[in-house]
Amino acid sequence: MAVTKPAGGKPAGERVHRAAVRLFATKGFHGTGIRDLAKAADLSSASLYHYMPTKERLLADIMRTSLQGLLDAATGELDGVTDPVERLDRLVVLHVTRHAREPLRTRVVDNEVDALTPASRRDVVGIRDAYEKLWSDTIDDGLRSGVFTTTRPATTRLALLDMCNGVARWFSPGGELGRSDLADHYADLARRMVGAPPKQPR
Amino acid sequence: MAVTKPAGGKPAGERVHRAAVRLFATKGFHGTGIRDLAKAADLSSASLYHYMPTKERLLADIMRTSLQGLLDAATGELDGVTDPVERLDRLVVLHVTRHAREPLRTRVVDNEVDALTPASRRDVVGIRDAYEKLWSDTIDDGLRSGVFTTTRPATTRLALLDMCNGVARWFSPGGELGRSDLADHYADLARRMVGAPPKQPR
DNA sequence: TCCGGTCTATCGATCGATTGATCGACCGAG
DNA sequence: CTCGGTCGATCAATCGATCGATAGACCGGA
Repeated sequence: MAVTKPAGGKPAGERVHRAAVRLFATKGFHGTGIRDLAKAADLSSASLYHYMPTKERLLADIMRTSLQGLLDAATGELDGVTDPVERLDRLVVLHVTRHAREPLRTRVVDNEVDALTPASRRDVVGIRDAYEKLWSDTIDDGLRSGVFTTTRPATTRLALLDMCNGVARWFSPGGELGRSDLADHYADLARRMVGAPPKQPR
Repeated sequence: MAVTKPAGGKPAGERVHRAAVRLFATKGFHGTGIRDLAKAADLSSASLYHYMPTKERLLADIMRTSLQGLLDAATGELDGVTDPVERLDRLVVLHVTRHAREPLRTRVVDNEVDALTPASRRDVVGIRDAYEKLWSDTIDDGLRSGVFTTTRPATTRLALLDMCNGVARWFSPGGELGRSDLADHYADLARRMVGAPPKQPR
Protein backbone atom coordinates (compact mmCIF):
# COMPACT_ATOMS: atom_id res chain seq x y z
CA MET A 1 0.00 0.00 0.00
CA ALA A 2 2.97 2.26 0.34
CA VAL A 3 3.59 1.97 -3.37
CA THR A 4 1.90 4.82 -5.17
CA LYS A 5 3.41 4.41 -8.63
CA PRO A 6 3.62 1.11 -10.48
CA ALA A 7 7.09 1.99 -11.71
CA GLY A 8 8.50 -1.48 -11.74
CA GLY A 9 7.21 -2.45 -8.32
CA LYS A 10 10.49 -1.69 -6.56
CA PRO A 11 11.35 1.41 -4.52
CA ALA A 12 13.12 4.07 -6.50
CA GLY A 13 16.41 3.90 -4.64
CA GLU A 14 16.74 0.22 -5.40
CA ARG A 15 15.80 0.80 -9.03
CA VAL A 16 18.63 3.31 -9.35
CA HIS A 17 21.09 0.90 -7.83
CA ARG A 18 20.03 -1.99 -10.02
CA ALA A 19 20.00 0.09 -13.18
CA ALA A 20 23.46 1.44 -12.39
CA VAL A 21 24.88 -2.05 -11.95
CA ARG A 22 23.39 -3.21 -15.23
CA LEU A 23 24.45 -0.18 -17.26
CA PHE A 24 27.91 0.21 -15.74
CA ALA A 25 28.55 -3.47 -16.39
CA THR A 26 27.39 -3.47 -20.00
CA LYS A 27 28.32 0.01 -21.24
CA GLY A 28 30.97 1.02 -18.76
CA PHE A 29 30.92 3.89 -16.26
CA HIS A 30 32.00 6.56 -18.72
CA GLY A 31 29.79 5.06 -21.38
CA THR A 32 26.71 5.46 -19.22
CA GLY A 33 25.11 8.90 -19.20
CA ILE A 34 23.10 10.34 -16.38
CA ARG A 35 20.09 10.29 -18.70
CA ASP A 36 20.55 6.63 -19.61
CA LEU A 37 20.58 5.89 -15.91
CA ALA A 38 17.47 7.96 -15.31
CA LYS A 39 15.57 6.25 -18.09
CA ALA A 40 16.57 2.79 -16.90
CA ALA A 41 15.48 3.62 -13.36
CA ASP A 42 12.24 5.23 -14.60
CA LEU A 43 13.03 8.61 -13.09
CA SER A 44 13.98 12.06 -14.31
CA SER A 45 17.66 12.88 -14.29
CA ALA A 46 16.96 15.43 -11.56
CA SER A 47 15.25 12.93 -9.26
CA LEU A 48 18.25 10.68 -9.60
CA TYR A 49 20.17 12.98 -7.30
CA HIS A 50 17.85 12.21 -4.40
CA TYR A 51 19.33 8.72 -4.33
CA MET A 52 22.95 9.41 -5.08
CA PRO A 53 25.30 12.29 -4.28
CA THR A 54 27.23 11.92 -7.51
CA LYS A 55 27.58 9.46 -10.35
CA GLU A 56 31.06 8.58 -9.20
CA ARG A 57 29.95 8.06 -5.60
CA LEU A 58 27.19 5.76 -6.80
CA LEU A 59 29.84 3.68 -8.56
CA ALA A 60 32.09 3.74 -5.52
CA ASP A 61 29.25 2.60 -3.24
CA ILE A 62 28.38 -0.27 -5.54
CA MET A 63 31.97 -1.46 -5.67
CA ARG A 64 32.67 -0.96 -1.99
CA THR A 65 29.62 -2.82 -0.67
CA SER A 66 30.06 -5.61 -3.18
CA LEU A 67 33.69 -6.18 -2.28
CA GLN A 68 33.03 -5.83 1.45
CA GLY A 69 30.30 -8.46 1.18
CA LEU A 70 32.71 -10.82 -0.52
CA LEU A 71 35.39 -10.22 2.10
CA ASP A 72 32.95 -10.76 4.97
CA ALA A 73 31.56 -13.93 3.44
CA ALA A 74 35.03 -15.32 2.83
CA THR A 75 36.19 -14.49 6.35
CA GLY A 76 33.16 -16.29 7.76
CA GLU A 77 33.62 -19.24 5.46
CA LEU A 78 37.23 -19.74 6.55
CA ASP A 79 36.53 -19.29 10.25
CA GLY A 80 38.05 -22.21 12.12
CA VAL A 81 39.13 -24.04 8.98
CA THR A 82 42.81 -24.84 9.10
CA ASP A 83 43.34 -27.45 6.38
CA PRO A 84 44.79 -25.56 3.39
CA VAL A 85 43.04 -27.78 0.86
CA GLU A 86 39.69 -27.24 2.52
CA ARG A 87 40.38 -23.50 2.75
CA LEU A 88 41.22 -23.29 -0.95
CA ASP A 89 38.12 -25.28 -1.81
CA ARG A 90 35.92 -22.92 0.14
CA LEU A 91 37.54 -19.81 -1.32
CA VAL A 92 37.09 -21.03 -4.87
CA VAL A 93 33.52 -22.22 -4.38
CA LEU A 94 32.47 -19.00 -2.68
CA HIS A 95 34.20 -16.82 -5.24
CA VAL A 96 32.89 -18.66 -8.27
CA THR A 97 29.39 -19.00 -6.90
CA ARG A 98 29.16 -15.29 -6.22
CA HIS A 99 30.56 -14.37 -9.60
CA ALA A 100 28.08 -16.69 -11.28
CA ARG A 101 25.14 -15.43 -9.24
CA GLU A 102 25.85 -11.76 -9.89
CA PRO A 103 28.05 -11.46 -12.96
CA LEU A 104 27.01 -7.88 -13.67
CA ARG A 105 27.93 -6.56 -10.26
CA THR A 106 31.21 -8.41 -10.40
CA ARG A 107 32.06 -7.04 -13.80
CA VAL A 108 31.67 -3.52 -12.46
CA VAL A 109 33.98 -4.29 -9.56
CA ASP A 110 36.59 -5.85 -11.83
CA ASN A 111 36.56 -3.40 -14.71
CA GLU A 112 35.78 0.06 -13.38
CA VAL A 113 38.45 0.50 -10.75
CA ASP A 114 40.20 3.30 -12.60
CA ALA A 115 37.00 5.25 -13.11
CA LEU A 116 37.12 5.99 -9.38
CA THR A 117 38.57 9.11 -7.81
CA PRO A 118 41.84 8.50 -5.98
CA ALA A 119 40.09 8.58 -2.60
CA SER A 120 37.45 6.02 -3.57
CA ARG A 121 40.05 3.90 -5.26
CA ARG A 122 42.08 3.68 -2.10
CA ASP A 123 39.09 2.35 -0.18
CA VAL A 124 38.15 -0.20 -2.80
CA VAL A 125 41.67 -1.44 -3.42
CA GLY A 126 42.21 -1.72 0.32
CA ILE A 127 39.28 -4.12 0.66
CA ARG A 128 40.39 -6.07 -2.37
CA ASP A 129 43.89 -6.44 -0.98
CA ALA A 130 42.51 -7.76 2.29
CA TYR A 131 40.46 -10.31 0.36
CA GLU A 132 43.38 -11.44 -1.76
CA LYS A 133 45.49 -11.86 1.34
CA LEU A 134 43.15 -14.68 2.34
CA TRP A 135 44.22 -16.46 -0.82
CA SER A 136 47.92 -15.72 -0.32
CA ASP A 137 47.87 -16.99 3.24
CA THR A 138 46.06 -20.15 2.21
CA ILE A 139 48.58 -20.91 -0.52
CA ASP A 140 51.50 -20.20 1.79
CA ASP A 141 50.03 -22.52 4.43
CA GLY A 142 49.60 -25.27 1.90
CA LEU A 143 53.17 -24.93 0.75
CA ARG A 144 54.52 -24.87 4.30
CA SER A 145 52.64 -28.03 5.24
CA GLY A 146 53.64 -29.74 2.01
CA VAL A 147 50.16 -30.46 0.59
CA PHE A 148 50.65 -27.95 -2.23
CA THR A 149 53.42 -28.25 -4.76
CA THR A 150 53.87 -25.15 -6.82
CA THR A 151 56.77 -22.91 -7.54
CA ARG A 152 56.07 -19.18 -7.59
CA PRO A 153 53.11 -19.05 -5.21
CA ALA A 154 52.54 -15.35 -5.91
CA THR A 155 52.10 -15.95 -9.61
CA THR A 156 49.93 -18.98 -9.01
CA ARG A 157 47.66 -16.91 -6.77
CA LEU A 158 47.23 -14.36 -9.54
CA ALA A 159 46.49 -17.08 -12.05
CA LEU A 160 43.90 -18.59 -9.72
CA LEU A 161 42.15 -15.29 -9.13
CA ASP A 162 42.16 -14.32 -12.79
CA MET A 163 40.70 -17.69 -13.68
CA CYS A 164 37.93 -17.36 -11.11
CA ASN A 165 37.20 -13.73 -11.98
CA GLY A 166 36.75 -14.69 -15.59
CA VAL A 167 33.55 -16.52 -14.74
CA ALA A 168 31.71 -13.20 -14.53
CA ARG A 169 32.64 -12.42 -18.12
CA TRP A 170 30.88 -15.32 -19.75
CA PHE A 171 28.59 -17.05 -17.27
CA SER A 172 24.92 -16.51 -17.95
CA PRO A 173 22.40 -17.77 -15.39
CA GLY A 174 20.04 -20.29 -16.87
CA GLY A 175 22.67 -21.90 -19.07
CA GLU A 176 23.28 -25.60 -19.29
CA LEU A 177 25.84 -25.52 -16.52
CA GLY A 178 24.55 -24.87 -13.01
CA ARG A 179 26.32 -22.66 -10.49
CA SER A 180 27.05 -25.51 -8.15
CA ASP A 181 28.57 -27.80 -10.79
CA LEU A 182 30.58 -24.88 -12.10
CA ALA A 183 31.98 -24.11 -8.67
CA ASP A 184 32.91 -27.74 -8.10
CA HIS A 185 34.71 -27.91 -11.41
CA TYR A 186 36.68 -24.78 -10.60
CA ALA A 187 37.59 -26.13 -7.20
CA ASP A 188 38.99 -29.18 -8.96
CA LEU A 189 40.96 -27.01 -11.38
CA ALA A 190 42.36 -25.02 -8.47
CA ARG A 191 43.50 -28.18 -6.70
CA ARG A 192 45.27 -29.31 -9.84
CA MET A 193 46.99 -25.97 -10.21
CA VAL A 194 48.46 -26.00 -6.73
CA GLY A 195 49.23 -29.71 -6.87
CA ALA A 196 46.76 -30.84 -4.24
CA PRO A 197 45.12 -34.28 -4.47
CA PRO A 198 41.72 -34.35 -6.22
CA LYS A 199 38.56 -34.62 -4.15
CA GLN A 200 37.52 -38.13 -5.15
CA PRO A 201 40.63 -40.06 -6.14
CA ARG A 202 39.43 -42.25 -9.00
CA MET B 1 66.43 13.65 -41.84
CA ALA B 2 62.82 13.17 -42.72
CA VAL B 3 61.87 14.31 -39.27
CA THR B 4 61.11 18.00 -39.25
CA LYS B 5 59.72 18.35 -35.75
CA PRO B 6 61.34 16.80 -32.69
CA ALA B 7 57.96 15.65 -31.45
CA GLY B 8 59.09 12.47 -29.84
CA GLY B 9 61.08 11.28 -32.81
CA LYS B 10 58.32 9.08 -34.20
CA PRO B 11 56.06 9.84 -37.17
CA ALA B 12 52.75 11.35 -36.21
CA GLY B 13 50.57 8.45 -37.30
CA GLU B 14 52.47 6.07 -35.07
CA ARG B 15 52.32 8.52 -32.18
CA VAL B 16 48.55 8.65 -32.47
CA HIS B 17 48.34 4.88 -32.49
CA ARG B 18 50.62 4.47 -29.49
CA ALA B 19 48.91 7.19 -27.50
CA ALA B 20 45.52 5.67 -28.20
CA VAL B 21 46.63 2.27 -26.96
CA ARG B 22 48.01 3.74 -23.76
CA LEU B 23 45.04 5.96 -23.01
CA PHE B 24 42.33 3.48 -24.00
CA ALA B 25 44.01 0.89 -21.79
CA THR B 26 44.38 3.08 -18.73
CA LYS B 27 41.33 5.34 -18.89
CA GLY B 28 39.01 3.38 -21.14
CA PHE B 29 37.67 4.33 -24.56
CA HIS B 30 34.82 6.47 -23.26
CA GLY B 31 37.06 7.93 -20.60
CA THR B 32 39.54 9.19 -23.18
CA GLY B 33 38.67 12.48 -24.85
CA ILE B 34 39.77 13.53 -28.29
CA ARG B 35 41.81 16.29 -26.65
CA ASP B 36 43.55 13.90 -24.27
CA LEU B 37 44.53 11.88 -27.29
CA ALA B 38 45.77 14.94 -29.16
CA LYS B 39 47.88 16.07 -26.24
CA ALA B 40 49.41 12.63 -25.76
CA ALA B 41 50.25 12.40 -29.46
CA ASP B 42 51.60 15.97 -29.48
CA LEU B 43 49.12 17.18 -32.09
CA SER B 44 46.11 19.42 -32.23
CA SER B 45 42.76 17.72 -32.03
CA ALA B 46 42.09 18.76 -35.61
CA SER B 47 45.29 17.19 -36.96
CA LEU B 48 44.30 13.97 -35.29
CA TYR B 49 41.73 13.43 -37.99
CA HIS B 50 44.42 13.16 -40.65
CA TYR B 51 45.41 9.85 -39.10
CA MET B 52 42.05 8.39 -38.14
CA PRO B 53 38.60 8.58 -39.66
CA THR B 54 36.86 8.43 -36.29
CA LYS B 55 37.68 7.73 -32.68
CA GLU B 56 35.70 4.54 -32.82
CA ARG B 57 37.40 3.38 -36.01
CA LEU B 58 40.78 4.01 -34.43
CA LEU B 59 39.76 1.71 -31.59
CA ALA B 60 38.41 -0.88 -34.01
CA ASP B 61 41.64 -0.85 -36.04
CA ILE B 62 43.75 -1.31 -32.93
CA MET B 63 41.69 -4.25 -31.77
CA ARG B 64 41.38 -5.86 -35.18
CA THR B 65 45.07 -5.76 -36.08
CA SER B 66 46.10 -6.89 -32.62
CA LEU B 67 43.78 -9.87 -32.65
CA GLN B 68 44.62 -10.75 -36.23
CA GLY B 69 48.30 -10.73 -35.35
CA LEU B 70 47.66 -13.10 -32.46
CA LEU B 71 45.62 -15.43 -34.65
CA ASP B 72 48.24 -15.47 -37.39
CA ALA B 73 51.06 -16.11 -34.94
CA ALA B 74 49.15 -18.93 -33.30
CA THR B 75 48.26 -20.52 -36.60
CA GLY B 76 51.92 -20.45 -37.61
CA GLU B 77 53.04 -21.77 -34.26
CA LEU B 78 50.74 -24.77 -34.48
CA ASP B 79 51.54 -25.56 -38.10
CA GLY B 80 52.44 -29.21 -38.37
CA VAL B 81 52.29 -29.82 -34.63
CA THR B 82 49.97 -32.69 -33.82
CA ASP B 83 50.78 -33.64 -30.25
CA PRO B 84 48.05 -32.04 -28.11
CA VAL B 85 50.39 -31.41 -25.19
CA GLU B 86 52.88 -29.66 -27.42
CA ARG B 87 50.10 -27.68 -29.05
CA LEU B 88 48.74 -26.53 -25.69
CA ASP B 89 52.24 -25.61 -24.58
CA ARG B 90 52.77 -23.46 -27.62
CA LEU B 91 49.39 -21.79 -27.34
CA VAL B 92 49.94 -20.86 -23.71
CA VAL B 93 53.51 -19.68 -24.21
CA LEU B 94 52.59 -17.57 -27.22
CA HIS B 95 49.52 -16.11 -25.55
CA VAL B 96 51.21 -15.30 -22.26
CA THR B 97 54.34 -13.93 -23.89
CA ARG B 98 52.31 -11.57 -26.05
CA HIS B 99 50.18 -10.45 -23.16
CA ALA B 100 53.28 -9.78 -21.10
CA ARG B 101 55.06 -7.95 -23.89
CA GLU B 102 52.15 -5.68 -24.68
CA PRO B 103 49.82 -5.59 -21.73
CA LEU B 104 48.30 -2.24 -22.71
CA ARG B 105 47.28 -3.32 -26.18
CA THR B 106 45.86 -6.52 -24.78
CA ARG B 107 43.85 -4.72 -22.17
CA VAL B 108 42.20 -2.67 -24.86
CA VAL B 109 41.31 -5.80 -26.79
CA ASP B 110 39.92 -7.52 -23.72
CA ASN B 111 38.00 -4.68 -22.13
CA GLU B 112 36.66 -2.40 -24.84
CA VAL B 113 34.73 -4.84 -26.99
CA ASP B 114 31.40 -3.28 -26.21
CA ALA B 115 32.57 0.23 -27.03
CA LEU B 116 32.56 -0.87 -30.65
CA THR B 117 29.75 -0.30 -33.10
CA PRO B 118 27.86 -3.47 -34.01
CA ALA B 119 29.66 -3.74 -37.36
CA SER B 120 33.13 -3.43 -35.86
CA ARG B 121 32.19 -5.76 -33.07
CA ARG B 122 31.21 -8.47 -35.50
CA ASP B 123 34.63 -8.31 -37.16
CA VAL B 124 36.55 -8.38 -33.91
CA VAL B 125 34.50 -11.12 -32.30
CA GLY B 126 34.83 -13.18 -35.46
CA ILE B 127 38.61 -13.13 -35.25
CA ARG B 128 38.51 -13.88 -31.56
CA ASP B 129 36.25 -16.86 -32.12
CA ALA B 130 38.63 -18.25 -34.74
CA TYR B 131 41.49 -17.91 -32.27
CA GLU B 132 39.63 -19.58 -29.45
CA LYS B 133 38.71 -22.43 -31.76
CA LEU B 134 42.42 -23.31 -31.86
CA TRP B 135 42.21 -23.85 -28.13
CA SER B 136 39.00 -25.84 -28.31
CA ASP B 137 40.35 -28.13 -31.00
CA THR B 138 43.55 -28.71 -29.06
CA ILE B 139 41.67 -29.67 -25.92
CA ASP B 140 39.32 -31.92 -27.83
CA ASP B 141 42.27 -33.66 -29.48
CA GLY B 142 43.94 -34.20 -26.15
CA LEU B 143 40.80 -35.73 -24.71
CA ARG B 144 40.26 -37.98 -27.71
CA SER B 145 43.80 -39.30 -27.57
CA GLY B 146 43.60 -39.74 -23.82
CA VAL B 147 46.52 -37.50 -22.78
CA PHE B 148 44.16 -34.96 -21.20
CA THR B 149 41.84 -35.85 -18.34
CA THR B 150 39.27 -33.20 -17.73
CA THR B 151 35.54 -33.21 -17.53
CA ARG B 152 33.75 -30.26 -19.13
CA PRO B 153 36.32 -29.30 -21.78
CA ALA B 154 34.38 -26.18 -22.75
CA THR B 155 34.53 -24.80 -19.24
CA THR B 156 38.16 -25.73 -18.88
CA ARG B 157 38.96 -23.86 -22.07
CA LEU B 158 37.30 -20.75 -20.70
CA ALA B 159 39.17 -21.10 -17.44
CA LEU B 160 42.47 -21.46 -19.31
CA LEU B 161 41.87 -18.41 -21.45
CA ASP B 162 40.72 -16.27 -18.54
CA MET B 163 43.79 -17.28 -16.59
CA CYS B 164 46.11 -16.37 -19.46
CA ASN B 165 44.29 -13.14 -20.27
CA GLY B 166 44.68 -12.03 -16.70
CA VAL B 167 48.42 -11.62 -17.20
CA ALA B 168 47.82 -8.35 -19.03
CA ARG B 169 46.07 -6.93 -15.95
CA TRP B 170 48.98 -7.11 -13.57
CA PHE B 171 52.20 -7.88 -15.47
CA SER B 172 54.59 -4.98 -15.65
CA PRO B 173 57.69 -5.32 -17.82
CA GLY B 174 60.86 -4.93 -15.82
CA GLY B 175 59.49 -6.70 -12.75
CA GLU B 176 61.26 -9.49 -10.94
CA LEU B 177 59.65 -12.17 -13.09
CA GLY B 178 60.76 -12.36 -16.71
CA ARG B 179 58.43 -13.01 -19.59
CA SER B 180 59.98 -16.35 -20.43
CA ASP B 181 59.82 -17.74 -16.90
CA LEU B 182 56.26 -16.47 -16.61
CA ALA B 183 55.23 -18.22 -19.80
CA ASP B 184 56.84 -21.48 -18.69
CA HIS B 185 55.05 -21.33 -15.38
CA TYR B 186 51.72 -20.78 -17.08
CA ALA B 187 52.37 -23.66 -19.44
CA ASP B 188 52.91 -25.84 -16.39
CA LEU B 189 49.69 -24.61 -14.80
CA ALA B 190 47.82 -25.33 -18.03
CA ARG B 191 49.16 -28.88 -18.15
CA ARG B 192 48.03 -29.46 -14.61
CA MET B 193 44.57 -28.12 -15.38
CA VAL B 194 43.98 -30.49 -18.27
CA GLY B 195 45.64 -33.38 -16.51
CA ALA B 196 48.67 -33.69 -18.78
CA PRO B 197 52.01 -34.87 -17.41
CA PRO B 198 54.42 -32.10 -16.33
CA LYS B 199 57.33 -31.19 -18.57
CA GLN B 200 60.20 -32.51 -16.42
CA PRO B 201 58.85 -35.31 -14.23
CA ARG B 202 60.89 -34.97 -11.07
C1' DT C 1 -12.51 17.42 11.95
C1' DC C 2 -9.93 20.80 10.05
C1' DC C 3 -5.59 23.67 9.76
C1' DG C 4 -0.85 25.31 9.05
C1' DG C 5 3.69 23.43 8.74
C1' DT C 6 7.14 20.18 7.45
C1' DC C 7 9.14 16.55 4.80
C1' DT C 8 9.94 13.42 0.87
C1' DA C 9 9.72 12.61 -3.81
C1' DT C 10 9.39 14.17 -8.13
C1' DC C 11 9.74 17.17 -12.20
C1' DG C 12 10.81 20.57 -16.37
C1' DA C 13 14.07 23.81 -17.39
C1' DT C 14 18.46 25.06 -17.53
C1' DC C 15 23.36 25.79 -16.11
C1' DG C 16 28.41 25.94 -17.69
C1' DA C 17 31.54 22.66 -19.42
C1' DT C 18 33.00 19.27 -22.45
C1' DT C 19 32.16 16.07 -26.16
C1' DG C 20 33.44 14.33 -31.11
C1' DA C 21 33.97 16.38 -35.27
C1' DT C 22 34.51 20.05 -39.08
C1' DC C 23 35.95 24.21 -41.35
C1' DG C 24 38.89 27.46 -43.70
C1' DA C 25 43.35 29.27 -43.40
C1' DC C 26 48.14 28.81 -43.31
C1' DC C 27 52.89 27.00 -43.86
C1' DG C 28 56.95 25.03 -45.80
C1' DA C 29 59.04 21.58 -48.90
C1' DG C 30 59.32 20.09 -53.62
C1' DC D 1 52.35 26.86 -57.31
C1' DT D 2 50.87 22.94 -55.47
C1' DC D 3 49.84 20.00 -51.74
C1' DG D 4 50.35 17.09 -47.51
C1' DG D 5 50.30 18.39 -42.88
C1' DT D 6 49.00 21.43 -39.25
C1' DC D 7 46.33 24.64 -36.62
C1' DG D 8 42.88 27.97 -34.14
C1' DA D 9 38.22 28.62 -34.08
C1' DT D 10 34.03 26.78 -33.86
C1' DC D 11 30.03 23.67 -34.56
C1' DA D 12 25.80 21.13 -32.59
C1' DA D 13 25.13 17.77 -29.18
C1' DT D 14 25.61 15.95 -24.92
C1' DC D 15 27.72 15.85 -20.43
C1' DG D 16 27.02 15.91 -15.06
C1' DA D 17 24.75 18.66 -12.03
C1' DT D 18 21.52 22.26 -10.00
C1' DC D 19 17.60 25.21 -9.81
C1' DG D 20 12.93 26.51 -8.14
C1' DA D 21 8.49 24.61 -8.01
C1' DT D 22 4.84 21.26 -7.10
C1' DA D 23 2.20 17.41 -5.35
C1' DG D 24 1.12 14.53 -1.69
C1' DA D 25 1.90 12.22 2.88
C1' DC D 26 2.17 12.96 7.70
C1' DC D 27 1.84 15.36 12.19
C1' DG D 28 0.55 18.27 16.30
C1' DG D 29 -2.65 21.55 17.98
C1' DA D 30 -7.20 23.82 17.93
